[in-house]
Amino acid sequence: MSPSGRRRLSTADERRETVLRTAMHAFAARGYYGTSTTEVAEAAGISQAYLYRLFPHKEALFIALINHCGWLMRERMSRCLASAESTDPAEVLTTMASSFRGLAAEERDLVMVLLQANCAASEPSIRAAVRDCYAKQVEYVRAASLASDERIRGFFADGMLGNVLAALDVAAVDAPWARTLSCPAADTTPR
Amino acid sequence: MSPSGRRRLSTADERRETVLRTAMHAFAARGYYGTSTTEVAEAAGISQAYLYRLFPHKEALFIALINHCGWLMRERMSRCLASAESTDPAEVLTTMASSFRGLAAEERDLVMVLLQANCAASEPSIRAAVRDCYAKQVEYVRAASLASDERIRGFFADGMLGNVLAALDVAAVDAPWARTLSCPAADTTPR
DNA sequence: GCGGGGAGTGATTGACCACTCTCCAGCCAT
DNA sequence: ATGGCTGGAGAGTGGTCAATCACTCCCCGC
Repeated sequence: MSPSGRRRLSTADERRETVLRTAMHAFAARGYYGTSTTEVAEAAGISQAYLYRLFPHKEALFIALINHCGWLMRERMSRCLASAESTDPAEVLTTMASSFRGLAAEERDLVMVLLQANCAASEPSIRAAVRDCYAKQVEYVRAASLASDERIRGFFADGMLGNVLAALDVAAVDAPWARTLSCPAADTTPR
Repeated sequence: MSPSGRRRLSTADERRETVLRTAMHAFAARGYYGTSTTEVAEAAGISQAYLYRLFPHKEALFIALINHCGWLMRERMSRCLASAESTDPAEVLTTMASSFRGLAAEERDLVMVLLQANCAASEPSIRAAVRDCYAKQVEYVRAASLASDERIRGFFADGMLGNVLAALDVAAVDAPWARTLSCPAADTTPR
């Protein structure tokens, strides 16, 4: 298959990473049940059989993807936070919120996978993975912002609404309800 | 099947209603892609073949279900609102929120279907139905509460978080993050 | 009584899906 | 050079799924 012999073979771990990266797009659209392992393999440029050598079964693949997405989110937030100056809880939360909003905008697939993960939570091991993901996320936000429970809750509520609006591509809808739910400048900064 | 002969045959419309009622539970767990038409038919006590006489295809069935759920929600809210007295926007919203919270608690399947619907929104006609459902919901809340855009947005954000928490059955989790995201007494009731 | 139409089903079909078996190619240490 | 090990693919396998077809039963108007 490879032209001119010499091809740098990638190790299984490298392959697993590529798979996770490309699988995000595959699973984002139709979720855990609606996405076939063949699609995932094709997206990663490998055979379906080899996908099953990298991951024991579909469930494990999806769970690895959830963890990957959670990690990406935290990574992004910490990068954003590093360049912030204030330590006021409310302001830190606002920074994080806009960071998350940015992520949702430019990496739609990532937030879509997390939304899809919620919907596959009837599978016990997936539910466990998703809970774990939220646990890490909440504790990260709590530690970084030192905000009150109520404010943290508000932060996540906003995030969830944002995810749903992304799923429906509400940004492309020109109607009063769409404008109401979208946040033109809805900083909750209490001033 | 029927005892002692004489059985009142239900019309197709009655059947469609039963199907929608029972299909809620079927679709709630594994969503549009993960639920087979056979499961839906069994839940309704009819043959799969007849399901296809009642609805032209799976998509149409699911869309009818979305509309049904939206209608149920609005119905519930208006019933709750009828027994309220205040006309203060914030208080009306609080009433609605607790009404919704009640609905989510005692009819988990309903909110799960709406969550699942978001995740199947990559199907164009489903996306259209979900958008339409939100449009009606937002305009209903707006008209009933006369609240500001920002407050309405907050109302829906809270609802979304509630849906996700229900999907993960966070109520059964005993951990700090779970307590933070759940609203122990987060009535914003200003007393 | 009877004929047409609606309620309802069993059996089927072709596509697809998760997962497996078996095999091949290149690399490296001996 | 060679034997073992890891990366990788072809070709299934049994099962399931959405959708269809051909068929029966029963009611109601005539």
